[in-house]
Amino acid sequence: MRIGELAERTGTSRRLLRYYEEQGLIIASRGANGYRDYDEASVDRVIQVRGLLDAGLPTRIIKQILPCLDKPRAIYFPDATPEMIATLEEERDRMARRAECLLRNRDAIAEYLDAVREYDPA
Amino acid sequence: MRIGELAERTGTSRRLLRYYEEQGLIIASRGANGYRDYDEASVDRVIQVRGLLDAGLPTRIIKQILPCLDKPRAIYFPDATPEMIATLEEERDRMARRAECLLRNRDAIAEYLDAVREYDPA
DNA sequence: TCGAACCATCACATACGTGTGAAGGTCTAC
DNA sequence: GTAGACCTTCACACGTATGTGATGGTTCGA
Repeated sequence: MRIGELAERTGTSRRLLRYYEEQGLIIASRGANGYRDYDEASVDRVIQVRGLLDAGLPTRIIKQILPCLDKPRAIYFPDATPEMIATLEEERDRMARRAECLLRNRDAIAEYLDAVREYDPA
Repeated sequence: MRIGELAERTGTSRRLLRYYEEQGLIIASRGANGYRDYDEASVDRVIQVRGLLDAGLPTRIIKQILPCLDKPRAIYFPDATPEMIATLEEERDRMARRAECLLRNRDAIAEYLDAVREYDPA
């Protein structure tokens, strides 16, 4: 598909799709006319990238963890250098901490809302 | 305590502490000399703010949810307008989605790391 | 009393995700 | 063949969280 369709299906501006490509987060083949051509998997990929961006990860980190996210896993493990593994472990824990923080605060909000409702059931 | 101590205890630059105050995320009383004076609770507050910022929330939103985070709850519920409640509900769900996304991807990274270790146990 | 170590405000700079628009090429339908 | 809807690259701009430095006041110990 071309960039317009991908933009519409993912709720992402064309500008950003080009930006994500520039940052190495998505790849697109090119037609003879220079137009980008995306496959179906790009839709999920873009949505995933946006989710991670929204969760506070910078493109630099997202790019590093993307190889982990391909299913079915078709990775050439020799690429996995010790530094890369260390980075991934660190990022894995960092993401867990972030999620923890979010859930903790989400619970606090929920609790607050419950209290408000109890105070004024209307 | 003064800003230097708070900065050290929270791992945050003085510049950012002043910025957070400017954004209404923390409050500080002032001494006769104009110096900011923070209480003990500021330490936790700053750490919480940083966690939320790191999780992708903008200061604007953090400011809105802060009243939910005070324990013990000492809130004047009449302040809770319907719009504010709607905002909080939205943000609560948004945070849950973010956390979900993070955990899903964290699991993918963990799975990848397990696979790498299995491939090369050394 | 002097110097170091704080503090204050203010201004400018940077990185990053994102918007917007210009200038121009390509495709399709009439 | 022309109009409109796509696409391309490029450049400039913005908001937000941050860094850095200038300039000057306060506190405190030698």
